[in-house]
Amino acid sequence: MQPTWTTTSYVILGIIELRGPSTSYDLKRAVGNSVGHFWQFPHSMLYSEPARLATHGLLRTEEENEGRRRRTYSITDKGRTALAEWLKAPTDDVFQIRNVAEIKLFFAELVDPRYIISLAERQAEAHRTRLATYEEMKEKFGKHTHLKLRMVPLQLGMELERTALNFWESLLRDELSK
Amino acid sequence: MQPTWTTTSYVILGIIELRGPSTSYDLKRAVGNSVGHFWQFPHSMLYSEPARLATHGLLRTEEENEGRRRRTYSITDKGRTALAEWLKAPTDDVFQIRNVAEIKLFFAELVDPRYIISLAERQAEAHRTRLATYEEMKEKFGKHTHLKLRMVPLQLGMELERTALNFWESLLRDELSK
DNA sequence: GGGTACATGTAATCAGTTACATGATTTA
DNA sequence: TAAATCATGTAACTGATTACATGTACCC
Repeated sequence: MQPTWTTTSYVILGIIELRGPSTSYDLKRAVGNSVGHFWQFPHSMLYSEPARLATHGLLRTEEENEGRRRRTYSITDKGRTALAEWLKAPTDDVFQIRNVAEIKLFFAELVDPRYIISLAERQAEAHRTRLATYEEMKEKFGKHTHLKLRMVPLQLGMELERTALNFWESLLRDELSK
Repeated sequence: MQPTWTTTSYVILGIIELRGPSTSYDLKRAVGNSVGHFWQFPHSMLYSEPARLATHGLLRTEEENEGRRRRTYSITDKGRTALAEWLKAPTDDVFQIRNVAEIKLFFAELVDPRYIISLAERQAEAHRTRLATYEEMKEKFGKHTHLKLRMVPLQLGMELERTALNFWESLLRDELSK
């Protein structure tokens, strides 16, 4: 029986389709500075999941037979078809956010306000850092016209970061002026 | 040995601390129209997790002894302390977003543009719906001054939704005018 | 030549999810 | 009174995470 493929499965198929045959480590790097920003998972899944995809014929495996026996995965026609079908189906699913800071904020009334202030400070700082990372990425990859399309989701990422940054900063202003 | 408590554990502790002794179903409703928007989990966890918290003394259980034997959980001092400590510690963790649509967009070059258009349409619509829900919540709870504080995170939620909505709408405009 | 960072992988565990099941209330 | 919906719970499974482990390359 077919397992149900997860978003993570498709991310892996997609990356391999874009960049050709890849090892788990190649995937790690590729994910790290692209989709990894809106779909996180530990690198160990980049070893287990391709293996699973391969046993069902969506990927093909080639193993080095000397040295480290690195495995290189390539996409098969079956894999390509599955990926395309998934890509063509629009989703109503809106992003899921998992925001620890926001939960702490929700329970703010249970602790002294100064803890909320330091929370807000740290959050603002963290968002600034992220934003800087994104800006660097844009700078670095944005000039390659063939990558233009892939910059589009990055744009959303940046805007969300900016929104969050504004939120925490204005919270600080309001809080401190009370 | 103490298990490590997850954010979900603290969400449960927090809700019970805010509203007093609660059954799993009470928690379900309470979570549903508050923290549930930035920390999702299935209702079955509202049965298993309080049980786990109770075996470690952070919650106390009372079981009805007739009828359905509903279990009511109350927070203990130990639970309250654990919660407070967690709340007081600021996080550098910035929200994690899991956005299937954004991944499909990232792989856009692999499919015909019309699929991206319908993706964007559906996403815009979905965000509009969410935004409407949030606005209703604000309307409904915003007038109770004692709930004012709890509306703050909702504000961030709304702003993030608006940002996303703008993003998809402007994508549609650009795409269609090409 | 020793330290540190990168590269590569496995294994155990568990949080989280899905699926199922049934009792009580409301509504048509 | 049937059907639908709300309320309440359990059990099995597995994707995801954590932790461990070791090889290779570079650099000070």
